[in-house]
Amino acid sequence: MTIRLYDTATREVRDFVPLEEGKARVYVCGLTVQSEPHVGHVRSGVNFDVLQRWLRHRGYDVTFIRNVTDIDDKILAKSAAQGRAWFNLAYAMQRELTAAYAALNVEPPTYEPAATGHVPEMVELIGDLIEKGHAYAADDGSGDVYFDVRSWPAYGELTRQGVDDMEAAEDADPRGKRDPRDFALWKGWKADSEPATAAWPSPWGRGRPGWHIECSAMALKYLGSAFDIHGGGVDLRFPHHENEQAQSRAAGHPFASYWMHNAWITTAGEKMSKSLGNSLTIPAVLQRFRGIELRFYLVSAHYRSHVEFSFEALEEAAAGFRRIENFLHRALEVAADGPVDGTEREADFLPELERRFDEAMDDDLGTPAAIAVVFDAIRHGNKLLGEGDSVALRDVRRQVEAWLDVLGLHPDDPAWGTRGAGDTDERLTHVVDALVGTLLEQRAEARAGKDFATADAIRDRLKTAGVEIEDTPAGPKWSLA
RNA sequence: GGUGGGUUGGCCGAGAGGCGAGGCAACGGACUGCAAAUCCGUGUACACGGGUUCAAAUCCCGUACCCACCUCCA
Repeated sequence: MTIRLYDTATREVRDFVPLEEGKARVYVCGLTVQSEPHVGHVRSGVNFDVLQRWLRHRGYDVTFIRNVTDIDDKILAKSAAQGRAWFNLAYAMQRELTAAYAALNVEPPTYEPAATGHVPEMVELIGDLIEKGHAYAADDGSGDVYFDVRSWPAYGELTRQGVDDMEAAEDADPRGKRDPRDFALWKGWKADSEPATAAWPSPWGRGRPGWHIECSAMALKYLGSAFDIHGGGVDLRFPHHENEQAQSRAAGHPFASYWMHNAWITTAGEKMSKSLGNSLTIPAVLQRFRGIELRFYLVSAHYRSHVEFSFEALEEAAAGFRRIENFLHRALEVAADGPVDGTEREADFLPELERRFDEAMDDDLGTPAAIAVVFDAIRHGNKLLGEGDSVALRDVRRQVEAWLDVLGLHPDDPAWGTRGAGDTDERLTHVVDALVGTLLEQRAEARAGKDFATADAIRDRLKTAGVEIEDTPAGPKWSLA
């Protein structure tokens, strides 16, 4: 079985053949840490986390690098506007981002390099490009260095665009460029408007890196001259990825074999970055939904499909996810690990479901189809539940748990954490359990005497208090509404 | 102007020539004192107009609308 992935460069789903057998080297463009992360930002994190997990599941030794861009025009502009140091803003936002990823159970990458920590590598790479005749220092005294687009005939290959067909940016400052499409590798320090802390020494004078060069430098450093997969959001295809590829290849590196791009999340038909200030930041969404529910919502859609975000859709997804959790809880109660005292029947439908799940995931990470398989298994499992403990039920439960694990959606994954509740929470549960237990005894007496009015009144009162009662074959159960 | 993508039932969201993915909601049935949960069942969905084919949501041509990128962007 091979994993097949959609490669943006060739615009087709291709068998994944790593450069080195059994290893997968992946680079994903992380974020520019300039504002609080919103739902759109973390989609990329979640999507590529699924890729990472699936590759591992399939036995690959994965090296996964996801960078952080911690210096750029926007960071400088925003920090100046907020009256704080740029490095303070970047660091604060990076911490927010890390918290957001953690809240969504996005596994940390192998390493998370920051642009500011790799200036020497970038300077070296720019030097190579100048030497090879693909870059030049502007002669306007700005200290800028540009990539010479005309010197690289393959320019535009990733996004299939001809240089001459490109619209030159109207707002771009031509400065010392030979061609308006040339892009900055190095930006000279503007001593009058930029902080001295945002400038590093280089052969072309003090300055800071251009946006694209950092990813080339860091990918080459940690993954090598050639590596397997390069990922990011669709918007990065051009110019960012096109430029990354051009400058890396022009410097003599084969660079990435596969390019993967996740689609957008919009709200009200608009890109999130444009539309909303703060209602869709991760902390804001997490006040209304659990991280696991948000992750389920994101994973339910294919990574290359556009998603129109709405809280209604998120609520629906959460309702669906609770069906999964319900099954797991009940299955664990009925069929905990240990000797089976029920039937020894095997779950004969499982192999077929397993096959379908693997096939779905192998086919360009088909998470929607994979989740459909999980629901199919749960329907079977629920039927088994009605029959009590059995080998089959345990098999289904374990399989569902394994699937959820690989999707990063296992409710019991310690990564979801108790978020500070801990002890107090547990003690409160005991208290409530005892109090509710007393009322349930009264209700049981009333029911035994066919006094349903009293029984229902007790249930209603509990419900008003936020406790829901459910009668099961094993007796009444309570849960928080 | 160039490049890429989209339009699927009440809603979300898969699929990519034949067999109704899945979820949410709704309705009917089973179970229940009633609920809840669960199971069983219920839907003539593929933007529009042509065409190809024994067969089209899927392929081709055209039309409409939407979105993204073209040097700030997940």
